[in-house]
Amino acid sequence: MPDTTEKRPEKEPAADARPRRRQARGERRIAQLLEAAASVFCTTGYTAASTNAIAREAGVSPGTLYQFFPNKEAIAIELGERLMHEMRETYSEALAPMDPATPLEEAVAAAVDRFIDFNCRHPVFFALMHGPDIPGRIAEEHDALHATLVSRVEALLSPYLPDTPGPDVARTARMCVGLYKAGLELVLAHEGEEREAYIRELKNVLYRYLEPLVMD
Amino acid sequence: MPDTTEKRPEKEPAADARPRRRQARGERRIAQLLEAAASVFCTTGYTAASTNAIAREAGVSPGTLYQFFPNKEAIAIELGERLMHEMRETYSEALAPMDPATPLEEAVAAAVDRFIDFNCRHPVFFALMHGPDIPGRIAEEHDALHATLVSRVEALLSPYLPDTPGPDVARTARMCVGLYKAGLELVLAHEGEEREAYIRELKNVLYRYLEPLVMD
Amino acid sequence: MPDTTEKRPEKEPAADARPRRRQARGERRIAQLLEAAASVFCTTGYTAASTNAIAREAGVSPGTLYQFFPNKEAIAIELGERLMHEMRETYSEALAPMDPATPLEEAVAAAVDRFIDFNCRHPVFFALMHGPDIPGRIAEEHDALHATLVSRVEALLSPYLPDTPGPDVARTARMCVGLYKAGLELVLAHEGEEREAYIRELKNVLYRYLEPLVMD
Amino acid sequence: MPDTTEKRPEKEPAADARPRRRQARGERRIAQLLEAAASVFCTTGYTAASTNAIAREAGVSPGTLYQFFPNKEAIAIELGERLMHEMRETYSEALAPMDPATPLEEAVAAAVDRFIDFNCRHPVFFALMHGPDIPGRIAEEHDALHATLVSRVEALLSPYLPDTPGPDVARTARMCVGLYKAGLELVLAHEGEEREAYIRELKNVLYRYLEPLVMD
DNA sequence: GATGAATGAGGATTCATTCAT
DNA sequence: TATGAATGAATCCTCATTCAT
Repeated sequence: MPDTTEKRPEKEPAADARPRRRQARGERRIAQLLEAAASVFCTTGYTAASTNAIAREAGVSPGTLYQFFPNKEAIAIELGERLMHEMRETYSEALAPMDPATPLEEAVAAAVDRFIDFNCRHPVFFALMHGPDIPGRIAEEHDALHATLVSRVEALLSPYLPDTPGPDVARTARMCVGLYKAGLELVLAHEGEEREAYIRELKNVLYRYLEPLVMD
Repeated sequence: MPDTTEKRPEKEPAADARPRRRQARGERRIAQLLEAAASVFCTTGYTAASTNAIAREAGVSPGTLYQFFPNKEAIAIELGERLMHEMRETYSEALAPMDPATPLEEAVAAAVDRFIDFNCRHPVFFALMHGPDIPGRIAEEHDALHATLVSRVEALLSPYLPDTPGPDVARTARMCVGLYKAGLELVLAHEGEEREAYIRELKNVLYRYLEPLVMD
Repeated sequence: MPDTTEKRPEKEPAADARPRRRQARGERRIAQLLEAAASVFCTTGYTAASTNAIAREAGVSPGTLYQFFPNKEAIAIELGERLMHEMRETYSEALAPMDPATPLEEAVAAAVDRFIDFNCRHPVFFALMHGPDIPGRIAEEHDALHATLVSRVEALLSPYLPDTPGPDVARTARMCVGLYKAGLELVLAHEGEEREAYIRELKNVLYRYLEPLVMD
Repeated sequence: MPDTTEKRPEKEPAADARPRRRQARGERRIAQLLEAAASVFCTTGYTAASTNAIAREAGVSPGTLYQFFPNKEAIAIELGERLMHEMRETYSEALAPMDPATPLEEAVAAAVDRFIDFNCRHPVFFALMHGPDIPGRIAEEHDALHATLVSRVEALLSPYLPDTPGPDVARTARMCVGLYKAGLELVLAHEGEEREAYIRELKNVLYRYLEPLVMD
């Protein structure tokens, strides 16, 4: 989708016969560049990442990068959008409304497992969403994603907290997301058995935090 | 103190009693500059902060800034050190070994209150410790601080967890610090009554997380 | 005189007899591209015009453009040549030696009308001939065209100024061309009745300038 | 006046004791840079002029240039403003309301002489005001200057054309300015005696154009 | 010490031009 | 031929840092 030219009337990948051929190489390049960007963002953060470094990492010239992205911000945005999309696609289930009969502990564990899995496979996600220096447009993306997350958690929580006032549920959801991020940081910082231990701790934290709130 | 290089053979290898006596004006300048830096780091993050912006914020010329700090990194390091120092000075009590008879809930609440208070008065602290792009030396500072924090929490926790193996206590301590940071972010993001609510939630989180671990 | 490229050793130094036979499609492409170039040059001027923009305006890819023109300059040159050619073809009459009995006022009016008509239909002409930044080769083209214009005006004027020395006639011709351009700019900058008024003024200027010179 | 910093509360050169010293070198640099810019603009036009080329011409580093001008456009604007200012200062007389008894021919000759003198000493003026590619802000400057010129000519003309309707006077003034520019171009393109000849012709053009309009 | 000017390497971005398909 | 991707030098501009006063 990123395109230098102004007009890009198509968005869905169907029913456009012409601009196909170009996307053969192009689409691959875009993926390549996004991957490179992910790697560089992870290492240096958004602000300190240079487009030249991204191009180099992708093994192309700076000009090529700019054939697909109008500027540095757009790379981050596209990356964020793709991650967000994949997150929604693949893990909508992780936060899908569950059978209220599901024990809370199980629900929490399942959600954490899926998210951890996602985040371990996409470490940029965390990196991108954390820079204190990310420019406006990306922050918006981030906020949108965060809001989605929070509201999903809210929806997930609601059945368990039928008597809690709305604002409190919202606050609790925000806490959960925040706690998850904190745990994620620790999980990502460790490996092997220690990582597993942190995952268990994270589940504990969330479960114990929520447990007193739910009704029996 | 501002010094990037580790070893600097010192002009006069003996009797460095003099350089200690920075003039009154000098100290004030440094404080001024660090304050400005804190403000700028908070707004833009470390990487995006320019030394010229810091100088301007401090109301001095760039040259003056470099009369007191050899480079940008040194500013952040000195800032971190001072914050850390103040933290230790003023709040050693917050994590001081307490009377083991103190109920856990109370201990947690007291610690959280003091830290929150500190962090609300020094928002840079949080900002500095979060850039994914902070260069090596600062990260070390950060890590040192973090390690201190963790070990203090560990010490605080120990009396409550006499039967827990060391590594587990360490992990728990790290979790606590991480959770605290997550809560802090939310606390700082809100004001007034909502902020208080988040503080309560944070205490809940920590207390509920730790409670099952303590022996009665 | 301004020139970006100093020396350009010419691709094929010999025997370029073949490239003359451009295919039908090719001719159409060229026309298309020149039209697009005219449009872009008008809007942004020569220097600021990008070959990519021209290709886009023409609805073709940059590669295609370079199949017909070796470089950007060549486009402007070809455009200039064609304009010049059309000018000669269609309006040689405008400056054709006239019946010396034709009153000067009438002759001036006729010439102005034809030129204005031409220039209104080809606004690039004016645009191309005005950039202070057009590179050497185009300037040469321009100069050639300008010289042609001047000498035609000179020829036109001669019958009216039989006693004036050659250099003076030349100077007068150059003045006429310059005045015409000045008027043209104003004419192009206005529309409708106001445009007509400027055309009248331009005729007045030229006529009054020349009138005292002619013998009765 | 050009200044990187946001706040520049002073505009008039009086009553500011502090920022004086800096302007010693600074003001000289600015003049130096503007001179260099003038030279480069003359040679290559605005668009093709590179800031690095200007800096090089001025014998300073690119960074220095940007210490005094926020961007390329600002250089042209400042240059334009200074020229405009000098034009107003020094030559307000050239277009000052004259004694209506002054013969038209004399008035025209005087005005032309002064303007030609000014323009010969500041060839950029012409160059700057002519690029078809100058960006918005400069065009505004240019238009402002042009409008000033036109209205001054209008004021100058009015006494001579008491019975001509306003719009016609305006149009005539615009014609005069246009004709002047056309003549100027020819004047600048020649030297010595030939230049003088063109100046005479220009005066003739204007005088003959206006003469029939004035009342006796 | 303080100031503001000076530096120059580096970063984002553009664009004429070439190349593989 | 046409296409769109690829190139890389060149541009504009920034910023950490140094220097003269």
